[in-house]
Amino acid sequence: MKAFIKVMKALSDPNRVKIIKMLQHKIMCVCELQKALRVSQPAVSKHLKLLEDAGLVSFQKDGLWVNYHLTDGSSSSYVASLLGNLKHWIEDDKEIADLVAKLPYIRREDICKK
Amino acid sequence: MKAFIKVMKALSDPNRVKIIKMLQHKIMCVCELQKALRVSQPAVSKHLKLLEDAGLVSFQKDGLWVNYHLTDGSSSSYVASLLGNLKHWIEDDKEIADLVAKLPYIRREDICKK
DNA sequence: GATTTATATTACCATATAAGAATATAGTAG
DNA sequence: CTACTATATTCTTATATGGTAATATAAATC
Repeated sequence: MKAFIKVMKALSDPNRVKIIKMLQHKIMCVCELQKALRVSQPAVSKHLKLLEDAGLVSFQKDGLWVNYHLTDGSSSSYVASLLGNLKHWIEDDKEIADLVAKLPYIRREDICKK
Repeated sequence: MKAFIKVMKALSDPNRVKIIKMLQHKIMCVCELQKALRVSQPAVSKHLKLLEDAGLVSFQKDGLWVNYHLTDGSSSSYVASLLGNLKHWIEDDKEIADLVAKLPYIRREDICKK
């Protein structure tokens, strides 16, 4: 039950849902997500930690960058099911559509200094 | 997006998830749900209101009793999908199993005075 | 080793949430 | 209308949550 609640709570915040929807399109680093969401960097890191604890996202380090991606949902049947369904859920939402449309122009090379 | 978040938040509380799982087995009134959850009556009413606002449950009045039941999920595709999936999700959870096992013995005639 | 940079953690604040106590409402019975 | 009962609403309180600012960490470069 606790694990299920954790997943539901993870999906109960607009910014976290936006992160999921963006990661459906490409692997992203923290600064790219920050640019897209327009919140502070610590806020993004905290959202990512929550999503990771819920088994929804995972990451791979690449030098200074930390690349986040969706998991395969292997932590539980509902995580797999939710991640699958989220590919089409709220796909027509304007906020999401606008965000996804901007994705190609959000590139770490333009955002980070190095 | 707001509607989706509302549904996820509704499913982010253990007592509300328990209500959903119980209503999968039978239509229940507030006092029965209260007896099962062991929280105050106002707490149950408030949880039910949240679930109703999310489109997950609905009710029918029968005299003094208010009978709550799951909706058909027609408010949105994700509500339908979630209600469907929740029939098997966390079905093996001990808390849920114990609760469901007690259901046959939770009858309004034994709880209410009239 | 010192500096820089991307990310994580901590500390703090404002708001949201869940709970019970008290009260209001609605329906039934007398 | 009065009394009673099941449920809803309001009020208050404790805790959870999401945000930023400040700081720490880790990896790369010099």
